Amino acid sequence: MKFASSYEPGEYESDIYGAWEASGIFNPKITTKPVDDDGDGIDDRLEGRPGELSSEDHKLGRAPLSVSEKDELAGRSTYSMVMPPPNANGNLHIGHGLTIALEDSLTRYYRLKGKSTWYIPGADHAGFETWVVYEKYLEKQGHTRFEYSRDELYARVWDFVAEQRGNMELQLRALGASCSWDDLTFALDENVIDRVYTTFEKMWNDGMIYRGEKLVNFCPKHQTAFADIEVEHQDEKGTLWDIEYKLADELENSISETVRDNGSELSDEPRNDGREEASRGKAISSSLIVSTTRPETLFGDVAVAVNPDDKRYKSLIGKHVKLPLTDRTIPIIADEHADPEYGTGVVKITPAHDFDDFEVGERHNLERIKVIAENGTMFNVPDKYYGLTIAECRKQVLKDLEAEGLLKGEKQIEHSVAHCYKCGTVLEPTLKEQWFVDVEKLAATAIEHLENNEIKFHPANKQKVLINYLKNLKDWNISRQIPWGIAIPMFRKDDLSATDEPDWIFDRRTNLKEIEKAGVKYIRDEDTFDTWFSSSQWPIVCTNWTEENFNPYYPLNVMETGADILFAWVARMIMMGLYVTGEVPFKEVYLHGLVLDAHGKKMSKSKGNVINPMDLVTKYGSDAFRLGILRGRSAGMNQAFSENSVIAGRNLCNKLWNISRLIQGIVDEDESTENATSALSYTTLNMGEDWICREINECIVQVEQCMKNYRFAEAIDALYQTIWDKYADWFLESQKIFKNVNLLKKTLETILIVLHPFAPFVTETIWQNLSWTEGFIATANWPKELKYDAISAEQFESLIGIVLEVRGTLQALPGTNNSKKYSLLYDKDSLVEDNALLIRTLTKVPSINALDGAPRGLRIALANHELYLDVPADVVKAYKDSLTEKILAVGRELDALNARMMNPNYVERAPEHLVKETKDAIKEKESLISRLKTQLELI
RNA sequence: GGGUGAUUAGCUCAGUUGGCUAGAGCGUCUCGUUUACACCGAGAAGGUCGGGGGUUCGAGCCCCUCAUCACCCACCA
Repeated sequence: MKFASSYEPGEYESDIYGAWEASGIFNPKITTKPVDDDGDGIDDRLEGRPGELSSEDHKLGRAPLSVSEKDELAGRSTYSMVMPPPNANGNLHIGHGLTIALEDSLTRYYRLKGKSTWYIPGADHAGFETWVVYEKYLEKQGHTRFEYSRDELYARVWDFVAEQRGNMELQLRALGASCSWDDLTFALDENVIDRVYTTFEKMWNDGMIYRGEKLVNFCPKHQTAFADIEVEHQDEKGTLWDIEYKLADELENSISETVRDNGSELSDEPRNDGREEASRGKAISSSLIVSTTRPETLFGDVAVAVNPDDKRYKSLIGKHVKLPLTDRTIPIIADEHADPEYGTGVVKITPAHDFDDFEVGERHNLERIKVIAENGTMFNVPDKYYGLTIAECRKQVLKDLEAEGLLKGEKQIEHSVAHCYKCGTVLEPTLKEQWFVDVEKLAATAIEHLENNEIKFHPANKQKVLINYLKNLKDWNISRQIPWGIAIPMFRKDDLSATDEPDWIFDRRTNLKEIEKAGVKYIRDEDTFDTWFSSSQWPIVCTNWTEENFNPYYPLNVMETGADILFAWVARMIMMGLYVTGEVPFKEVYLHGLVLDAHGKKMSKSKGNVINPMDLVTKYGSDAFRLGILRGRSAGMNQAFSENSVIAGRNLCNKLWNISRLIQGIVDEDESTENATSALSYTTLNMGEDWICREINECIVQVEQCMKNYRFAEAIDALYQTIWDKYADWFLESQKIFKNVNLLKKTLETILIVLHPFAPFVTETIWQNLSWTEGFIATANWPKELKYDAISAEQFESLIGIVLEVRGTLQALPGTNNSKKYSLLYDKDSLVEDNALLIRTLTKVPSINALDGAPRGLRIALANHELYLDVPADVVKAYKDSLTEKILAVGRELDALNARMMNPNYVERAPEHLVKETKDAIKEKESLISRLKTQLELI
């Protein structure tokens, strides 16, 4: 006997994975290498195709293929998916655990279905994350990034990562990920960089890349800019200061009259209701009160704005005010941005340090005055303030304003502040020259394909959400000031004064600081790409997609990833996939939600509620973890996760193990059949056997449908119930009598295969332990329908009904161990007569006999079977209350059914079969109730 | 302000075009040393499906409305 009495996953898992990996079964069966038997340099699979060719296609010798045409070419025999690459030098967290459970279940399912599956693993350089870790490390060593060149830093981080690498790859194996390790793609691999440069060059030539001085979110600590999407907004308490900006001298006289009427009101209560004042339309002051949370930026003010419809200030538009603490005067302009209802309705405009103001500045062609340097100190300001930090400067400015009597009030408010998502530092909107992608066409194309339903989303509503996002997408800042990333392949002319050579040129030689082209010297841009720029091409890179050759794995069948990166990643993959290949990069998207702790709270280090998936794998096994994390989970939803569900998974694995142990035991004892041979033929010999075949078939269909619709939890539920409640509890119990060896083998194989996608280790371990199975279960054939007799299967349901009612009645009788005390009597019941042994085994009653003479004992509450428990009169008496309760319960059901039938509309309009069912049910209940009543009278 | 989702058993969740008595896991209670499994077996308790209205022969599901919670986007001078 090879099976220990309980399944200990730790003893088998790593060996099993090792065997899989060594055998190469995780690699795709169909190669991506072009087929070129005629040696003309063109993929044979693409030749001789009709259809219209674009000029580029002519050049490449290929016709554009639609998704369905490609499927046809690939014989619909491929299944491809890329793994969202975990951080190369990190550890997997619970979210990765879910990711792998989902993706690997799909991969294994389609592998069993016979597809050439290609699950491509990846490792991310995690540009910013890793950089932050490395910079901390540098700091610890007493160094800073500024001591090294970019190239030096890149090399150092490379080594640093190489040293730390490997953990996450081992963890992926521990989770059972059946990915093609030979094809592991690291985000800084040469082929990735190649593709990124090729795409970038194309975009540059297409005029989609531009360099612009724009306001970007800049982290003063990390010295880098971010994309909008990387910014974390938090609501915070802040102070709103009211500052008086005096009208410039020459204007003051002309409005002096109104000033006396309303000036005091405005200055004393600068925060009162502006709308009211606006309606009076004459609130004008000798000065304007401006509210700001950033007084230190006033040195960068270039205007104050009022709303063009704000009657209070209409006459002042075009006039000037004196900027406090300086000698400058700045204009009063009219712009929609000023909200008459907010504060005084006057807003200062600082285009170099505020996003809205930047746009106002663009509209009015205003100067951008930078007063905060990238290191977070003041410059371009009066000497007094020069070099102060933002906080120091704010203090000083407030003090000075106060001294001049210009500080008119302050108020605590709540507003949202942008933070660095890594270090929490307040981000500074900073004017910077950066590379931008003009997203207009990219987004428009993506929207077109999305609206054309070329990608199916799970959950479905995300399609709309994504389209909505793309409709409002702003240009994409792809420059980062971090050494750890792919260098932007752009070079700037050294001598800007001379010649008509372009200022910027594209060149792939980013290993060189400066290059020469046509006799002109160019200097490398020191920025690197936003991580998302390269990862947006991940499906293209990982599948080795090329312009020249047909690729049976592109588009991917599915993109599975976290719902939280729908915008950052999925949206960009779609845009770039379409731009580069002309096709959507995947046919379906499955988005998973956040894994929350057992009480539905977000996991975080500070809360101390983080669950490490590897701990659970160690404790309960990989399969238990996978089953547990998939249970009770549906697409796109943030859902709680607790160890309990993993325990349930562990229990199922152990159950399956013991099922196999029992069956192997029966096989071992059986001398009539010759062992070995997977091609089993069987004959069903009794109702239970027909029934289990039917139930297993139904389960297979359910699992297939669930997998098609990404309903993993439901698939697992179906399996759990079939294996436990049906296979073990009824079929195997009955097989303790019948022992149909070939059927036992066949059905066990079947349930093992169907469960394998979700619990790969235990199913493979069992498969390897069984005496008659061959090869790996991981590459077995998905089961075909089992043959059975439908009538016989249906009859078994009646038998189950009898057993359940007998058991229930026995337990309800006074005393313990009743099942061993009382025999069962039947009257003219062939089902019971023919299956007496089975019923006896399942109910444990000592004997089952035909009733001789008048009914006696306690009647079993079934309408269609005359069954009695042979119990003495006093015990029947003691059961009287239960019986009365039972009659009442049946009576209530009967009333409900009758009420339904009394409704003429129901009889008229409900489908016939329902009406018939109701009628039958009424008949049955009536018969049951009358018999139970007879019994009651006898007591 | 715009959007999305949620509200079903003690807890975590299923419940796909409306249709028999609303399900599961874990937990709880009772009984059980039947050699596959105590990581087990048998039985049971526990729900007016967030509130209110509507459509329908029939609503957990569809429509309206209210409430509560969560998340996303925008804005917040």
